Amino acid sequence: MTITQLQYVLAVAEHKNFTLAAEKSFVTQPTLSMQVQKLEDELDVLIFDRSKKPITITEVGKKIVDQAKNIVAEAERIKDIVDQDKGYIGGDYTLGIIPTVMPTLLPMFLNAFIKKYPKVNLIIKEQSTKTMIKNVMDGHLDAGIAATPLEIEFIKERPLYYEPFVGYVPKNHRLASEELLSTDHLDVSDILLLQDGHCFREGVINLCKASQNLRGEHFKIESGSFETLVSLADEGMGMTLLPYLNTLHLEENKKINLKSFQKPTPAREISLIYHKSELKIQITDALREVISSIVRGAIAFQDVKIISPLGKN
Amino acid sequence: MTITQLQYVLAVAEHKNFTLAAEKSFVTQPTLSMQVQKLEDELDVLIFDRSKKPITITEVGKKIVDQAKNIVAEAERIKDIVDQDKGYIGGDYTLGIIPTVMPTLLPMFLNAFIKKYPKVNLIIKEQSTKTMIKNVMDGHLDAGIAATPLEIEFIKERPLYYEPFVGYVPKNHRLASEELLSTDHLDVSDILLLQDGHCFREGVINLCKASQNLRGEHFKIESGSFETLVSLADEGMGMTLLPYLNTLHLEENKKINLKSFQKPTPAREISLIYHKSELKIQITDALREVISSIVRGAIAFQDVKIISPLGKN
DNA sequence: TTGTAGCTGGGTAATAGTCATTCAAGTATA
DNA sequence: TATACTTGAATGACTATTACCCAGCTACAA
Repeated sequence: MTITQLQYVLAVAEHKNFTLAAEKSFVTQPTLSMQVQKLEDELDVLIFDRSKKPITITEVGKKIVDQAKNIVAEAERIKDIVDQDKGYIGGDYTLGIIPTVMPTLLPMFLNAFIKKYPKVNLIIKEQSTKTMIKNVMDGHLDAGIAATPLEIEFIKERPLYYEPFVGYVPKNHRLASEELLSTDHLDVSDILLLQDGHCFREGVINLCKASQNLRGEHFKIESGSFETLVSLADEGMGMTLLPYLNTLHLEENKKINLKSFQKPTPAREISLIYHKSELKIQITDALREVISSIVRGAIAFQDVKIISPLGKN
Repeated sequence: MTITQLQYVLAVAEHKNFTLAAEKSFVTQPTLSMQVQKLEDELDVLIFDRSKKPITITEVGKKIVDQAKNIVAEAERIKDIVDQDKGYIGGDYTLGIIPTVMPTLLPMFLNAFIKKYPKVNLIIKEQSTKTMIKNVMDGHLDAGIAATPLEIEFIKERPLYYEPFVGYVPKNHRLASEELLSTDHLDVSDILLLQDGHCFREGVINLCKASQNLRGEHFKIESGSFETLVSLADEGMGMTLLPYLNTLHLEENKKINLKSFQKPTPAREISLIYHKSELKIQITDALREVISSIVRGAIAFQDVKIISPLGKN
């Protein structure tokens, strides 16, 4: 049994296809086939059922694949140990970011990070919290930036910052005269929401639920960008809520429509999430340090109340 | 990096000697040297400092060795998974037993076990609890039978049976007239003890301590076997304590000197101990099942009070 | 000096890899 | 229903690599 064989097995398990798995492993299909077979011979079990299409994994196979994941991850860790010892921070690092954070946060820290750690090859992927969790679990992402708390087994959360919710209330709205917003004012049927799948949407809904103002779910209009929501609000379609960082880039004539909440300000917790096994932890720590230090300047810490990003499902 | 290379590194780390490590790994010394070097080259660190004699492990080396142990153990587990799936119970299994249990317990279960699981190659080693713990930790023993509770991190304890202490009180002893012994009667200066290193000795001392009858530590005579202790007692050198199973094989004319304790009977807990990683767990479970079922017939469960086997150190 | 212990060099056998081909199963076409 | 067509894994022949052995060298301590 070799680590290579285990890696091949993992590739096949992932892609359910020998040819594709071979490509991803940068070898030819016969090579990969042979090695998988050799492992199966050595253990004297069938890991894959090749008679079905697409191929399936046998019962033992599943256990073996799980264990193989362990072993391969632990083996990778050795390189980590050496890197850490040398104080070397470099190599590929894949980071997921949720859509509502991406456009505001990324420009803030990206430059500083690649300047400070030029040997790290950052690969950034925008994706939903759900996909991100899956990818962190199976190692396709080294870390992710998402709204927390998620409290998922095998995943660690390290808060980066707390981002207050800010109301965007156009002139003619019933709340336009209020000085500060209160969650009691909110009515979910009146708030323009992001599309399904965005966790900020869930956050807003949870916020409204908290004040029991949920009057049936006849949300009228939904969009994928805050820009659209603001425009719709200006058109008199209702109010909307924005994460604080998204309010910084608004045009001056729109900023006057912004309203803060009374304290404790409802806020979302944005965290770096990564697998408990702490692979590439030195890069993760470096990243956390850079982001925290930068955001510290942008958001004054105050009396906040964290709103959960989780939906009913 | 291959699993073989890691195994070689572990062998060198253990024996602090390339030649010996090579022998134990069933390869020649140059072969092993080369593979270790290759790994060092790949990781670009020195794992061993060959300039010192005996060779030492570098700082990074220690971390690498620890991680290598993980990886190799996890890799072995794969075979375990397969065996478990097939319901196959076989292969080498190394078991440690403490000296005071060995001669009585081993003959009771050995035959039954090898008959029931003929494919398991049992390798039994008599050793002190201290050595046993070390060996279970580093994988040289698959399990051990010892007096518990030990409560050691990374080691699991599964009790097999509770073995009462029985007094051996010769005719002219001050306690000879008592019907049942009480811990209050005991005086450690009057009790013949096993040599240092036996955990049963510690158990007896703890038992006496419990009744605060420790009048200074002027133990006169110490021996390595219960047989000697009994003979010495017959010679009027004092009384002694035996584990229940050791009383079964006494000659009839000596059995009349045996005295039980009042309930709750002081007893030692004998457990199967093994590493938390649960390697070869199916064999361990099989062993536990066989021993428990056999001992159940020999020792009637009663109202017992467990005496700790641990000394001051 | 001798013994101990690791490294080096040359040769061999095992094996991980390649390419080209074959085989099996499903799918479309006549 | 038979026929070709496509997809995806297995097989065979060959090559490159490498893990291994043996013999000998070197460094060092007793």
